[in-house]
Amino acid sequence: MPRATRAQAESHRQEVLDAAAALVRRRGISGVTVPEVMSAAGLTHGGFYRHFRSKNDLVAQACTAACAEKNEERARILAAAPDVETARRTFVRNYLSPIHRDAPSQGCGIAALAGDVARTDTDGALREAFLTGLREFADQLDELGERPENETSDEALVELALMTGALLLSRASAGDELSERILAAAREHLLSNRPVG
Amino acid sequence: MPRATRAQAESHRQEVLDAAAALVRRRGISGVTVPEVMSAAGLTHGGFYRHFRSKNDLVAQACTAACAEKNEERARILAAAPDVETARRTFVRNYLSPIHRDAPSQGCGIAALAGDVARTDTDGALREAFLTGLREFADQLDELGERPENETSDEALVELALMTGALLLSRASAGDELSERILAAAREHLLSNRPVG
DNA sequence: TGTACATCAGTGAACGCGCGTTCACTGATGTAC
DNA sequence: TGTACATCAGTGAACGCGCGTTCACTGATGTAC
Repeated sequence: MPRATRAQAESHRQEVLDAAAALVRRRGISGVTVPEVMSAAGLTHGGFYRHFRSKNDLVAQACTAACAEKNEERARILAAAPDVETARRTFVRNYLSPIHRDAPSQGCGIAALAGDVARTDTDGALREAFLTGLREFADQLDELGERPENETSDEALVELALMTGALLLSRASAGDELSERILAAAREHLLSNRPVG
Repeated sequence: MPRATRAQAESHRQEVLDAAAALVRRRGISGVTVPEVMSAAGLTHGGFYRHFRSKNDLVAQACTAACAEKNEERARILAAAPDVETARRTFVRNYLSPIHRDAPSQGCGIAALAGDVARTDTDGALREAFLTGLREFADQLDELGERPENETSDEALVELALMTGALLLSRASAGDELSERILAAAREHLLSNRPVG
């Protein structure tokens, strides 16, 4: 397969990126290899560097892709719901569900990559991508809380930390009864008697 | 240095374990190597397998050690404070501080390893060690909340998720203004107007 | 307490392996005329 | 529209490297008498 069309090449790049976005969330950054993402796109590893400057470059782009995808998904929920409060409840229920817990490769990129990103250098494309995704997430939680301020509210940040923390802990304890309890406790906390908004 | 004393050997094992407990929290499981932890204890890598069955074995023991250490630290805070509420405030302030954020190698093992553990097999010694540490943490939060029930309360689980989530996100966004805001928002949420206990 | 010997903690070279990355090569694609 | 040629997407072998683990070896330690 020598010399693909420009359109084919672009399609290949997209497939590699999609595969990386999924694999990186399931296995972590160091758990994914260049040969692996290439073969997931039906290619051999040699051609990788026609599309990406390095593995780090791919990972940063994969983080951006994963966050953007979830960002659009959240926007869709908000748009489809009859009112903001219903959207909020739908979103929280989905986020803190066993389904989300058990499908990290299609799940929240912030929760999946926070640990890895925390250990990378303070500068760098990956951290920038993560930070952008984090801000988008916080801003959308703000919209769901009907909080009018321009700047992200402290309440949205608390909800963000609680949701990602609960998801991560429930994944790390999956298989044990505690996993379900963490998910349920966070869900109920966010859906019932909300603190003064 | 051939054939050390039994006491020396045990001391070496402990040094290796301590080094691993610190390194694994700072760099993650895959970011730490066997030669590295051995040289941190002043030894060469060859002798590693006289002390541990495998790297996985070491990592599981390091997780146990890290959690046990923090467990004792929390107990000390509880014992030293004049009352439970003061202990709670001290603990929350320490946990959600820039100091804790910037020193993961000496920090909470649950927050540091949650992402890695979430990606390991459901059975296995590491998950068991993590789960034990998680239960201890939750139980101590229960004590700090003056909740009399035998079983871990849902409220303690919510606090657990919020604290670990906030710490992790603040680490992943360190260097950005958002990092401080996440820490402060979670801290204030936990220290002011607590939900009905 | 002293002697003879087995044990085993630590050494350092070596193993097979898979990683990220490079490179010469292929031949259809894209472009210039 | 056709022709000539440069471009470059993808291949597959190869690179240096560091990993986890093994192993023959050393010689002081620990033990049996």
